[in-house]
Amino acid sequence: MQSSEVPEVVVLRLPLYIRALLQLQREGVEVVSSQQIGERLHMTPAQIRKDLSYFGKFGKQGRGYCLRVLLDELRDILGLTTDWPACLVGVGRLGRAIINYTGFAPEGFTIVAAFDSSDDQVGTSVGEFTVRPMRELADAVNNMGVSIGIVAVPSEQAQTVIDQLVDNGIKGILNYAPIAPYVPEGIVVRNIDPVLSLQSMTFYLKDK
Amino acid sequence: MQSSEVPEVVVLRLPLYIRALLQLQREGVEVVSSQQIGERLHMTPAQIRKDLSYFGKFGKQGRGYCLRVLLDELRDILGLTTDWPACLVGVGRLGRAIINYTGFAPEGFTIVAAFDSSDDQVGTSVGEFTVRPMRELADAVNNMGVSIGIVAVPSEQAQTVIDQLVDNGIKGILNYAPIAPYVPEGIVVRNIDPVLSLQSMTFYLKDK
DNA sequence: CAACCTTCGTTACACTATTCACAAGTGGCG
DNA sequence: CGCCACTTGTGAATAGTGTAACGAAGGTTG
Repeated sequence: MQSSEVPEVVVLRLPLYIRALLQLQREGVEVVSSQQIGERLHMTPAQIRKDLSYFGKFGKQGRGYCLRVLLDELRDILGLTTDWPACLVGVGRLGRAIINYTGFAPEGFTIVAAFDSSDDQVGTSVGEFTVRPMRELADAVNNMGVSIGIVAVPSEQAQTVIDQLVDNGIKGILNYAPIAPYVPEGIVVRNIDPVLSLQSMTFYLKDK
Repeated sequence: MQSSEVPEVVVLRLPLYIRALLQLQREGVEVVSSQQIGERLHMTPAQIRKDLSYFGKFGKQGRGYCLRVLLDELRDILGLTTDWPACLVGVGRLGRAIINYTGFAPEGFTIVAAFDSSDDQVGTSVGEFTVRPMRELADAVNNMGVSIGIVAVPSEQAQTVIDQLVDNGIKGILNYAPIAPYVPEGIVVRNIDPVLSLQSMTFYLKDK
């Protein structure tokens, strides 16, 4: 169960399994096979079984997995049994859209504070938040239990902001800026970059 | 230069190289080595050279790459020398944010029409667009040269909408809905799913 | 112009990931 | 109770990716 022994690709797929299980659960399924999960996600059953085997044995031969148990196990493995308060940096157009996005909270990711590096924004109201200056970051980390930072600043400022987040004890960064950020060992970064997705898509669309 | 011979991972990295080159170009660099590109992106020079070798020989030994030439070549490989009009489906909160997002247009991805499957939305104004009904999709594809669809509808409707897009001749889909869509062979899908990113991140953040 | 430093393109290798295939176990049914 | 249909977990086979190493060539310098 050492993180270092589990390939990252496997960890990246676990949330997909949770998704599929939730969907099946809503349909009233109680016992589920790797085959069924695979169909939902367009993956081979073997891959799902192999992935799960990194963490233990959750199924019964001849039968499958008890959906509720597997779901709980996966949530436990991923650390999704508790909420994860997060802070947002950057309250421009994108930042505001992120604050208003209703998809995070139901999954336990709640934005609890909004920061901005520009003095113009500090003190203004965005949704239910009063925008705070970067120097108050430590407060969010120490007093609000924040360990995730969401970065929605222009690309020129992104690396600086990320450095500040890391210096203040943030451990995970969801980065919306179109850069390849540098972070020290032990900090987890996930980039959201729809433009990159489109730019690689066109390779397959051209000459058609 | 057969698409099928180039691994997809390689194609996914090409836009990163373009990014790095643009950044270096703004700094006045004219000749660039795989080493320099690698530093920007935190990748090994060997990987960059290997990736490029799938498409040809663009560099000079002992010297590096002429930045401008390499940039043009990469854009050409990815099909980024022309604009890619796209249509949006779903003008809820997320869809509106996407319409207002200023990051697409400078890269040649312009939203030229907005659709919605709900009758309530059809006919309303969103930004500069009048929301159109799904049945007019074919018009966008045939008369506006649209081959990319951006999906921003609730997850329950996403698969249906994607099917409709495909039926009407859309070849590439940027999907913001939290599902694993099914599409026929030859259709390219890219999923944007920040929740998945967060859910895999917490695996590394728990017990710290 | 020779020695030297640089960097590409490519081949060989090490590593990672996926799929296959099967023994072992489960439950149902005649 | 024995047989059959099913499905897990896993070791072995296959496929795919990334890195290292090196020959070949460009450019610079004394």
